[in-house]
Amino acid sequence: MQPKLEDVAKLAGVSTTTVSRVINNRGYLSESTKDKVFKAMQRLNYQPSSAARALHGKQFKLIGLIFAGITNPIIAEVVEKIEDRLFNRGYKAIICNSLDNPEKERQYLRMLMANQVDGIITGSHNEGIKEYGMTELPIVSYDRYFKDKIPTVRSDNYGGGQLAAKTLIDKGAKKLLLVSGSIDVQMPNNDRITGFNKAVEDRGYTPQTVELPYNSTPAIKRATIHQSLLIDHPDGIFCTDDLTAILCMQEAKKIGMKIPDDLQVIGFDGSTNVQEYNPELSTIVQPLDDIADLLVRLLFNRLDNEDEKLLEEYTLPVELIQRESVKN
Amino acid sequence: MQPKLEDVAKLAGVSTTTVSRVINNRGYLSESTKDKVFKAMQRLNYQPSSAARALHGKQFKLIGLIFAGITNPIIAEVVEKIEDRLFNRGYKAIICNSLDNPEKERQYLRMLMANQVDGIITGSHNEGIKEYGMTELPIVSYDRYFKDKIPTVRSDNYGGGQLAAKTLIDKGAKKLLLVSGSIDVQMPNNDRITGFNKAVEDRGYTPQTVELPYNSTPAIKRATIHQSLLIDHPDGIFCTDDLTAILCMQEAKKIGMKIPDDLQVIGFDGSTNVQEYNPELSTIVQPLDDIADLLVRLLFNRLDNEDEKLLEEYTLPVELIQRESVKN
DNA sequence: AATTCTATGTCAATCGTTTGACATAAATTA
DNA sequence: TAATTTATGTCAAACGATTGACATAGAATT
Repeated sequence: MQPKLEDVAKLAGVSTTTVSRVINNRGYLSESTKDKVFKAMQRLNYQPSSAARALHGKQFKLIGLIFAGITNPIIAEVVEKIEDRLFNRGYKAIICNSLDNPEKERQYLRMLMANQVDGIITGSHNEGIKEYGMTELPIVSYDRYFKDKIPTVRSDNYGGGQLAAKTLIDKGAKKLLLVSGSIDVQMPNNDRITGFNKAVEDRGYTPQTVELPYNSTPAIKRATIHQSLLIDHPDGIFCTDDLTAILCMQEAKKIGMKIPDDLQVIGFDGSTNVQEYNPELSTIVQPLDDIADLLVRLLFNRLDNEDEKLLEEYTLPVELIQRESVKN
Repeated sequence: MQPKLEDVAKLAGVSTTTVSRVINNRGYLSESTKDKVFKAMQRLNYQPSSAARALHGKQFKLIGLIFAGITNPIIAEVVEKIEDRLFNRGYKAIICNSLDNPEKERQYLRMLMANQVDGIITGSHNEGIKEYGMTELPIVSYDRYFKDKIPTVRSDNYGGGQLAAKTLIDKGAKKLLLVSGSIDVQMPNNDRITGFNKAVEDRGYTPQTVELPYNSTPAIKRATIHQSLLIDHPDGIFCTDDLTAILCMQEAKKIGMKIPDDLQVIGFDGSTNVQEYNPELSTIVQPLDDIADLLVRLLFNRLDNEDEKLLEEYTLPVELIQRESVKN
């Protein structure tokens, strides 16, 4: 059995109340007592029962992270960064992969709300999951839109789309193609698209668009892209995510197009992984460190002091990383 | 405030004991009572406080997952699969990224041991972290060696190494190069290496080896590989992981080597992600579904009935997926 | 009609920690 | 010296659910 508070008290030769005081740092305490208690705690390898503590409204030190899945490199990276920051504050992260299954997401939300976690960071789909509105848990979201008072942190998707368009055109592209995931108002994708289209049209061009349904397999995506390359003959492509951009480059090469001479490509996200293993790809990079920092900061803000007024949206600047897939 | 058991009882018009009986399915219960109670629970959106339950030795329904990090695609995939299986059993996963930091891993272990989780699945480094031996928590491990009674699940690393060697040689490779991560006895890497070397030597060849220190950046890895390609002139490479294999192929192409004509490459792991976005790469595939299944099954075995004798090691068969990076 | 099951209720202790109320005494300050 | 601050202790009531002991009464079985 785990040692309990009483055991610590006994070993330290003080009362249980005193031990509790030391742990919670309340009331008057002498250094020597604190020392004795800490030493006893160490010797016994004591850890207060978070169950018992939680019963008194203390924090569980647990945060729920709801994301679609962690096999997407950009999500894996955000989640990893968030987890690390939570750890530094003494919190642990429960990983909830919705896998694009609303039912799973809903169930997870209920489980989290029960009374397990102190807060939630969500970056998942949530097509009108009413449970989000049903809780008083502090929630912050990454890159998703909520009507209610849930603050959202995201990259400047619109600006990133514009930047991509501007860059491609400046580098001489004339036949522009936009390859996007599902076009859905709730999704960040949307801003990337509108930003891109706006900037393209402003410069007097008309962009072609290829929409890849959200749940299509890479094989289908490849085929669709392949087709489009042959038909539309683009010389500049913007993809709303890096993975799609990789497919574009690969398919282009297959049909003998040279990058960047025949075709320039810009992606979006800039996860470390993609950058390291696809060094050719130019991309609009999300500031993941800042995003993770801000998400966690906002969450703890709501956790610690209820009254501070938070903004509804925090938009962080993106950056173009220029690699071989665009001309110099 | 969350509704409590008492509120449910009141609404259902029964005693708190009865509600508890319904929840825990103990004693005699009529269908009609169960119905009333479940309806009341639903209406109130009631969830029993897991804190209160945990005080009575009930499960927290929480499992700790300790891994190095989730940005490695193969780990992301295992973790995601494990999480899904835990979810199906009503459990949640705490994600603990050690980030190759023994101190962080140790701290996480302590936190988990405290009394938060019901069990642990670890796939991390654990260079002699004594805490693993200090707990009675059920633990199972993925691909790591422990002395004690912690069961290990892993792919047939040795056999995979052999298979890679056999394949390369059968396809006509004569100058074999092994590119590996750190050679460390505790690591699965090691078996892949020895399996490969054994099979190569059995066939009368002598393999060259390049060791890439564990924490070197991709840039350094690239340079090392580049160097070796120029000096050793291999015509067959086995990498102990897919990511390294990707680097090899890219560097080879840079110096004008044709794959698979001049150089054949086989990797290891076979994560969905790598297969989808690097379709050229042949690789030894780990049976991730089986691995996740087994890990979770073993864990629950230990969770549910203490007495069943588990094996110390479970080795699952691997498979070669042959793509363009080896000759037909 | 007697016995056993089934279905529910009451009551209270328990899990490990927190916390408030109150007491005491030594150390410090006015 | 008196008043205050500091440092600890004792005691007991929470927190929310579980569970065992025991009671009661209708239903089903013998």
